[in-house]
Amino acid sequence: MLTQAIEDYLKTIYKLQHSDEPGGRVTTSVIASRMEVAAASATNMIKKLAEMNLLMYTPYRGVELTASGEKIALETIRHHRLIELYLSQALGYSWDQIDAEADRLEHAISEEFEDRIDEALGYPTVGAHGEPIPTKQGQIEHPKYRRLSELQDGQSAVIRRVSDRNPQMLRYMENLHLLLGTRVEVTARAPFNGPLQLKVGATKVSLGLEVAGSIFVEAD
Amino acid sequence: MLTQAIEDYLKTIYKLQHSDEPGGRVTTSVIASRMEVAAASATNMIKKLAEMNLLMYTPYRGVELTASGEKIALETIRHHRLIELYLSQALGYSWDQIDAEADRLEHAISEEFEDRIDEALGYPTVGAHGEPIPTKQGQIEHPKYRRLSELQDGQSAVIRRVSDRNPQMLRYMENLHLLLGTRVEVTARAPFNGPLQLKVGATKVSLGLEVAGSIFVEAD
DNA sequence: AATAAAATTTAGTCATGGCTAAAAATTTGT
DNA sequence: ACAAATTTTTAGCCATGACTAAATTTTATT
Repeated sequence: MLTQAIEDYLKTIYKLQHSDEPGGRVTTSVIASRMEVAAASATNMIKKLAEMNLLMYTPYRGVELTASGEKIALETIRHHRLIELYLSQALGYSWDQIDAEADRLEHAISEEFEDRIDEALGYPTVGAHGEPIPTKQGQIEHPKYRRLSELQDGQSAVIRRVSDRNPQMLRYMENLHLLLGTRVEVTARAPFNGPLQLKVGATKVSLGLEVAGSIFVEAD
Repeated sequence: MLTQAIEDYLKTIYKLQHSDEPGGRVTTSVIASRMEVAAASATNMIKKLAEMNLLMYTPYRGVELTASGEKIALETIRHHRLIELYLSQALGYSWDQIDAEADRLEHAISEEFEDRIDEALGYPTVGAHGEPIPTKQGQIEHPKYRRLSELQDGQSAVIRRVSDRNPQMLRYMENLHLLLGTRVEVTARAPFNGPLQLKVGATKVSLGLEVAGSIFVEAD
């Protein structure tokens, strides 16, 4: 049986495997911290998922999803991203509200529901924060965008994706009009990891590196 | 904590208390059979709900919701009926599909979601099958409709509510165009609990008593 | 290389909400 | 009114998925 907990773990592990941040291993503690559970709880679940052939588990080393585990993860992520987009497009939710709602709904909807909102949205390929939406067949693109924080002084780029990890940061970005498709230009970079000066449309914005590192852009 | 199971029991008990069918007592076995669980499971949950002051429980006798139990039941029912209506109005679901989907979604949505679909639907007071939708404050109407099966030969009436218990029956009714607001006229009643002859618009329909008893009408 | 620190697993517990089988209470039939 | 049938409760069990504390393994430090 596919419980909500199983889907949540697989989704989390998939995202950790495909995050560009660290070198590589997806360990118990990383999973536990992302899931906000104790490490022992994660170990238990990992053993269970290995038992079910949803992932390969080398004790003390880490995990790797099997094909079937990845399939379930991608279905869950597809649900999540379609729901998020539906909430923002059809029901007027703001960027910072959709993740929490989708986290609950993603486990409750049927294939029918998935298909209906997919159709209502015009078969989108990109979610509300710019994340790729896996197809029903489990295919997914991994476009390589650069972080806004990596741009050089004078460079101009278009925002293609933002991290959805922190709702408060999303609200902040929304306020600054740092939205998908928005063009930004780096007009200055302060030294010692200081803030970036940006031009967003006509307005000038000073943006800390943490936020700039959470914005992914396509440079010209 | 309000688990899904608790909400489901309270909803079921509320509906049993307010069903017009039997005389009165809401007993363990009735609850168990509606919930499709063993009687012992129902007893356990009933004891827990009594402990939480959500209902009054007299062992071997039955249960009655307290004010707080009823409040939760009505909130759950409101969620259910708003979701059902949204599924049929906004996403094109048919009558027979909405109940199962809403049964899962009703526990997953936030107040925000409730408010947004309420607004999108224009603050409806009646659900997809004609059931009253409780207000946010927990008020609910109980209009007294007659069963189509009780009408006399020659009487004409308008369909105001249908039972949503049986999806197959709902599909059947949809096919016969026995929808909310449809005017029907009883043109004959066969003896020995035989079927009714109806005129639905221009077409003649022969309808068994079981279906006719699941259709609630407002007679002229 | 040995030890200290950190990460991970094991062992054992708990709450939730099912289940079956047996016991007890209530209802029904004669 | 009393035995039989039915309903309900009790007792005990199970799976899920958390938790803490202790043991073990791995990693880092000197």
